[in-house]
Amino acid sequence: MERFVSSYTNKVDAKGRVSVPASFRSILARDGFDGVFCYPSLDSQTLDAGGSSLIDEIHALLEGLDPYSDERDELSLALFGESEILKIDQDGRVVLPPRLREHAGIADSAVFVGVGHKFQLWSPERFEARRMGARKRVVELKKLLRNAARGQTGAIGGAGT
Amino acid sequence: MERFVSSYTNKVDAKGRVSVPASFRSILARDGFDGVFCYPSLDSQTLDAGGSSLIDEIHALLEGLDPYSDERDELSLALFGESEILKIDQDGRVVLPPRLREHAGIADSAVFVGVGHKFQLWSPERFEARRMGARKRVVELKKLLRNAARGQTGAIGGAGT
DNA sequence: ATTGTTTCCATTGACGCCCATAAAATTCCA
DNA sequence: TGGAATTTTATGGGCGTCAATGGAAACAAT
Repeated sequence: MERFVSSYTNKVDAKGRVSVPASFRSILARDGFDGVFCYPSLDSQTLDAGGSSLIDEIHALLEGLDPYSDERDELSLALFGESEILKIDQDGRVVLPPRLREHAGIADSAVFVGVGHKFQLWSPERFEARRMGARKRVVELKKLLRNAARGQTGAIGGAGT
Repeated sequence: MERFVSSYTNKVDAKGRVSVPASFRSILARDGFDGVFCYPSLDSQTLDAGGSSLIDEIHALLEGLDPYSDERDELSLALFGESEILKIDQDGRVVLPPRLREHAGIADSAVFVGVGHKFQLWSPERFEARRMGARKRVVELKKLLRNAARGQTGAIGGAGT
């Protein structure tokens, strides 16, 4: 499966339009999906986005929960209820609805960040803060990771210093 | 698996292009990947790079973590969000995006250093500094190795020089 | 009519693609 | 084995295409 990688900062114009990075678009297209599935992230002030495989994943997650349980009701409401399927116009842009923009604090520019199977939309300021925090924590987590990755060749611990 | 060895210093031109050493290219090609997966190293001011096997390795590492955990989210952000898939043009060059160049302090030339399953990109100055530091540490490590390898043939501590 | 939304067009700048040159390595042959 | 011929590499530059972005025009809704 093709993965979303790298990050791109694009402008949001007065109409709320923003260009989806071309490389992300081609992954979505290969996924057989002519749009962007998008919802407010549950645990950060960002938007999660992806194609049909992301929808399937969330669907599968909900399937795993007890039918008619409160947890399942709440979660499906939180995920599918708040989500949107954004149309990609012929210039490769989507319109971000106000609700989504507010959740992520996105004003006049947005950062598209690939995280493998999906991507996220951040406000530049919040992304920068999150990025720095993540790097710091990851360095702390390295020991943990070495154990988790034992038997592998060590992509992270590597030959560094 | 074929391994990246040796080091090469190549020029970075005005467009940010740099030739990937031919021997590295052929390894990548054998890996079935006509690009370079590249991200800022977590623990030094260098870039880590490799082919699809490196991507798979990182992906597998993330898969091994708790789904929906903060650790996993942060790690995928720090790894996939900051990495790039650099295309190799028909002359065997890649363009280094500003973000990556800044992290490694690479200006008008870059050192490609093979470290087995992956390779690294250094600024010449920083590489030299690290190399000197590494030599010092190696001398210290040799004592450790002598003890650990007592009774073996001593490929490292050996009777050399 | 006014507001909001979608389609279409135009500009600009980056990137991919191609060619040219020069140095280095390799092959080939005497 | 020496040296010439050929192939591979590294590097610089030019040019066309495409992506990102701003704005206008067509369309829909209230």
